[in-house]
Amino acid sequence: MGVSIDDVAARAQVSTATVSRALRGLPRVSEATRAKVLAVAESMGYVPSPSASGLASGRTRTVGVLVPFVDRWYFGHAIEGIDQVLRDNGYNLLLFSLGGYLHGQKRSFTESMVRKQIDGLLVLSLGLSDEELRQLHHTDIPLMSVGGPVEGCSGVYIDDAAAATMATEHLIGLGHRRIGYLHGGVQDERNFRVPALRTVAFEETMSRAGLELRPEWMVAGDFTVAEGVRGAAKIFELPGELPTAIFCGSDEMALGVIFEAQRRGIRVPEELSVAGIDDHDFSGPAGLTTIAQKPWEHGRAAAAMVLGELAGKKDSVRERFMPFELVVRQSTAPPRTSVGA
Amino acid sequence: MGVSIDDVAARAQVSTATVSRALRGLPRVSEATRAKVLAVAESMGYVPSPSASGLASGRTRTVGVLVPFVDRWYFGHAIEGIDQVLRDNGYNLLLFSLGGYLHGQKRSFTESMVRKQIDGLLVLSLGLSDEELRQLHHTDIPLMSVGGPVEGCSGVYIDDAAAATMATEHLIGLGHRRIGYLHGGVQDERNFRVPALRTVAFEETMSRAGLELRPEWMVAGDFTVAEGVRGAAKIFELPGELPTAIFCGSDEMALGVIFEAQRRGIRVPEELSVAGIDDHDFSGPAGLTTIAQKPWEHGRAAAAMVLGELAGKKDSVRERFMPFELVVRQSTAPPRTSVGA
DNA sequence: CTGTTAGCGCGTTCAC
DNA sequence: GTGAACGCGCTAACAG
Repeated sequence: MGVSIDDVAARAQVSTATVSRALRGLPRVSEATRAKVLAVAESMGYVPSPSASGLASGRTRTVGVLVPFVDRWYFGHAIEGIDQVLRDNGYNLLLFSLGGYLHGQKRSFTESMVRKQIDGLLVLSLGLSDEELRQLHHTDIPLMSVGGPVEGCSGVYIDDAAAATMATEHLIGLGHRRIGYLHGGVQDERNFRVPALRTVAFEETMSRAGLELRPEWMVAGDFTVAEGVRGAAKIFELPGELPTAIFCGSDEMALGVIFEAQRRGIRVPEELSVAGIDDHDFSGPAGLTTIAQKPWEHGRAAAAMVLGELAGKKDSVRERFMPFELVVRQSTAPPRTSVGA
Repeated sequence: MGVSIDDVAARAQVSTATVSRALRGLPRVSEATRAKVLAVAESMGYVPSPSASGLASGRTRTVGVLVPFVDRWYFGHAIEGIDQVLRDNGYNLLLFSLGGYLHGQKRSFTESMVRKQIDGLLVLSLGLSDEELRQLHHTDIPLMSVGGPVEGCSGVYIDDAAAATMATEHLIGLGHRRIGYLHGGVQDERNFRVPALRTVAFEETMSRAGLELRPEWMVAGDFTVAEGVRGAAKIFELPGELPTAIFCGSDEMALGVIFEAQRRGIRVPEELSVAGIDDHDFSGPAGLTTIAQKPWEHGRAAAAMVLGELAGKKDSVRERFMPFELVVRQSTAPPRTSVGA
């Protein structure tokens, strides 16, 4: 069924080795023969077998992408960026989704899945266990994290502490003193430190400004809209005075807060300012103030680095902070000058 | 570096053939030897080489997934579902994203990418050209579409016409007579017929109810929030009376309409009812009335079918309509009884 | 510049 | 129930 390299060789009246060189653009082939081989291969509809060349060369021209979810804003966009540069360089993308941050056992991917199957691995916002890291490093394939730091390997991401600090300071700068916080990280995420980085930054910035951290105004979520709604409801139902602003660890949660506020007739930003991190596709249309980051650029950068490493350039893979910026829209404003109190 | 099947064979004092059978659970191996082989393989950390077994067997245990985008609601969720069943069955998922519905040239994937690389292919909401279909069918690998019909091959999706009809009738049933429509399909999507199916259904339902189709109230978008905002603005800026309801081809667009309405102080649903299709993650929190569909179930079903086909069950791959349902929330209500007019 | 020759690691008849 | 041997299609030295 499939026409092989030998068929092409026979028809072009050259050896298989020559066909191989010609097709791969290697030197040591005269332009005449190369042209001829190309023509014959084309006419015969020849397509090389990845399995065969993989076996022979030891390289699969495929890089793996390990993600906790594919159906979430950050990951979908990051994958898109990765796919672009991979495809542009003739590499394939093998996707491994965990379908959620799993706990314990089911994560035995490393040893069996990675092996001999991919030339490099991109780990998206996933904390790997020490054991998993050990296995991965043991296989000597280039490894990079995207979206957050992973102990022991380079990565591409924003400075989450700085980003959270910037958002918090924006709120404080507007005059807010009673600020709530919806953070991610409610579940087992292993060594994935992004949620913690943002939380610590928020707390430190508040302290530095001499503002009080009210535990009941700091609620955990999982970065989704649904959790934003839940978290907001939890805070809104508290007795006593409400915060005048809420900072959220993700735009999805921030949008959830806005939806819930609307439902309860709490006006944003007049009565409540809301800020997030991401610049989700919905944020512009919804008028959400946020710290913008570009996951697709993270993906492109990371993919380019592993490809560089695979191409032989040593130390292509290294830590890299990506840019982020405060985008002020309509969800934040100075607090109403409290009249009654 | 890698321990091969021969190493295991030597250590277990059996032949490579026996190791192969034992590891793959084939018959003709005594339980004693099987246990021994398994133990040895385990202790040596043996992992079979996909390239080698692929070359030898002609099967790669990998299925390809072709998508226009990975960073859009429907696709992300569908991929998640596909990944689940693939992984549960020991198959890999090779992702091919077009990064948008491309026009013409750059879509020469079929011939070169698919070949010898995957055992089956899932095409997500993508119209293939006749040439592409021809090539794909020529390779004899199982092929299925997900999310919309593709001429010449089976698929898994909802009855889009029925869904659009249901939404339109919901609006009409509430008493609306001036209904606008934001549809997808502004770009070149080849033979991908979903946008057209929904549009025709809307038009027919309106006509059947004796309602007028106002061309200026039917604007095209690309299924995104941003386009929803744009489309809504276009309609809102029209001179004369506004529609009392707008039906959107996707929830993202519907949410965009709601955002834009809010910005202009147009109250939803009092002054404007809005309905969509999808049941996007944001729809519940935002209170959007919609026709709900479950893309992850589509993905699971489609993946199961190609796997069935690969497992030898003939005709596993066939047309399949998935369920959908009207979910009424707070974005739709009867129109205000027009006082002035 | 080009051809020859080994494997790469595993599946798969066949004999035994 | 088990083993020997060949071949999958291609790359990678070496020769020439």
